[in-house]
Amino acid sequence: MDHNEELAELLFPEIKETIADLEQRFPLRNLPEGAQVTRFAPSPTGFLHTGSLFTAMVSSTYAKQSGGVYCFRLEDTDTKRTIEGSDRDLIDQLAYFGIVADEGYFPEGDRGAYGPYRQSDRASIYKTVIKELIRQGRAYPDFCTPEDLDAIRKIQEERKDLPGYYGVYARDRNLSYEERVERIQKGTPWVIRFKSFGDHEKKTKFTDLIRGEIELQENDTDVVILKSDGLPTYHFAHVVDDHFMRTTCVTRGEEWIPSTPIHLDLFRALGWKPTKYAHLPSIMKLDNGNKRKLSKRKDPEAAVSYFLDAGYPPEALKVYLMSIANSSFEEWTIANKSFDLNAFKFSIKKMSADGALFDMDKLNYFAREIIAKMPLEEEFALVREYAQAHEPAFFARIEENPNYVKKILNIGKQDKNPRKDYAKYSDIYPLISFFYADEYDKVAEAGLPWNGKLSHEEIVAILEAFKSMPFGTDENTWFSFIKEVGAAHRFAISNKDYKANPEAYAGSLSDCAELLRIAVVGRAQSPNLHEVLEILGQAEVLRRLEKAKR
RNA sequence: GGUCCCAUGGUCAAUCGGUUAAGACGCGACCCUCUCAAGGUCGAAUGACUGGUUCAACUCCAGUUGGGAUCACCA
Repeated sequence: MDHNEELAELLFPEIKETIADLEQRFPLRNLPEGAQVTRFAPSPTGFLHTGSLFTAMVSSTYAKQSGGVYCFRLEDTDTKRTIEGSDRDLIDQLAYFGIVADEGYFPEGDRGAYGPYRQSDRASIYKTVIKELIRQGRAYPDFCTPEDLDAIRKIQEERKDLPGYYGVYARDRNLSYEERVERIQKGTPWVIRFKSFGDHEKKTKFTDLIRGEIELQENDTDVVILKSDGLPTYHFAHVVDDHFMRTTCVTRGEEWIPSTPIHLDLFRALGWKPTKYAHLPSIMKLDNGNKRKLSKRKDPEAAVSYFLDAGYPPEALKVYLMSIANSSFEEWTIANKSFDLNAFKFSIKKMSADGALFDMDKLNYFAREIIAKMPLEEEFALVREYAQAHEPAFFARIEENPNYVKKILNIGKQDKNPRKDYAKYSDIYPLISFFYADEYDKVAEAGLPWNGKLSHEEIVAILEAFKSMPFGTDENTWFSFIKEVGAAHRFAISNKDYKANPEAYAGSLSDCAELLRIAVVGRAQSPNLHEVLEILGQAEVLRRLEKAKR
């Protein structure tokens, strides 16, 4: 046994498996030509980030449309930042957006043959690989304390050298076998570092699916691959996991580009073929004239829950994100009159390389279109579900009289160009509250918003006349009546007449209709008045007309 | 600071050397209309800068500028 062999055995006596065993345990996947294996690999450190949803959507779409496999892996190696229960939240929220992994970690148990899919359950796999690296002299124990590392960094700063644990600064890289054994046996804490043979004077390149060829300095840092808690760092876990999970393409945020040389260095040392990479742009936000990444701390819209709490249909956010991912999607939706994300052919190569500013207006536009196009029953069910979770007062009214709410939601819905009033479910109740007598009464008692063009007596007389309006008739019959009332009170029934000679009239027909609208609705805007009146019913309308006279 | 990524209207962006430089959101005007939400028509608004290659550059190259990312026992 040579020294490396002995060192490996001293450090990891419990590891009996070899890399060859792992290769057998996780055989190459038998997939059709071109099928991609992708993965979404979040840390369970909080709720789903809008940018993560974007990444997850791209990963899963890319895999599914290529006939491949989309995997979910939980990267929980940072035990200090792990938040209890956030694994479930992440998975639930993704599922709410229809993003469900073909295989991977699920709180109720793994699915798939390439697990475990939770990194904290894979410690022995990482150690198996590390043990072999030590045997080959490509990894070694490092005994530096945080203070030692600080000291090294200070010297580097003074000398204006590149920071990092490399070359002459890699203090424990060339420790003798005896020194290592002595420290280990003394119980000195250690981490395992990768022994890089790279040279930062040299370049390394790789092809990014979105950006094309990227050339970077070679890695020459002896990065930590196994932390003192026995868990791997991201760099090492990525290489090992994506190798043995047989990932074909790693989709991750562009912030990973600078550390890709480390990953390439590791792949090379292990003699493995690197995965393909697609580095996705970040979603940005304008802050004091500067673009910056959406920040969970500063921007409520950085958390997917923000959109859910506001009552955006999940479909709307996905459609918006897809329009960022592939701008041709938007034209496709118009040409195909469809928002079906599965029917659209997504292309990872056509993704834009720069980060888009999050555009709330555009999201609202898509959301309005999507809600307007939903069949009534579907919309009602979703509104009800939303109200149940977020608006108890509205929910109580829905439960009390569901059909009444359906009638309200149905206003203008069956037209060729359906009404587009709502971008999110929280928009609804404020816009329709006047349909409820007590809400109307509050407004009426506070004072109806008359426009001041007519005297109180005139208004009273006109409202009195409206009381004999027909109910249960078609709109034309009803509207003829409105015109009669208007004419009788000196309103111009034709807009042309009014414009030609405004002084001759009390106002246009709009002004006349506005009196009725304000009296019954309590505000100057509403959907089609005839439909509103029919839904309210004669008794309530008469009651309101009477009340409005005060 | 080193390294890398990015650069077409306010926003998302098409163009794979030759176009009157698409389209969408937003914005404005007009039309329709009982108001509003829509819908229709029209409109304003874009190649950061400087060189080079080429018959021809938004497109290729270099530099400048600007923005972003990254330099941990965090991912």
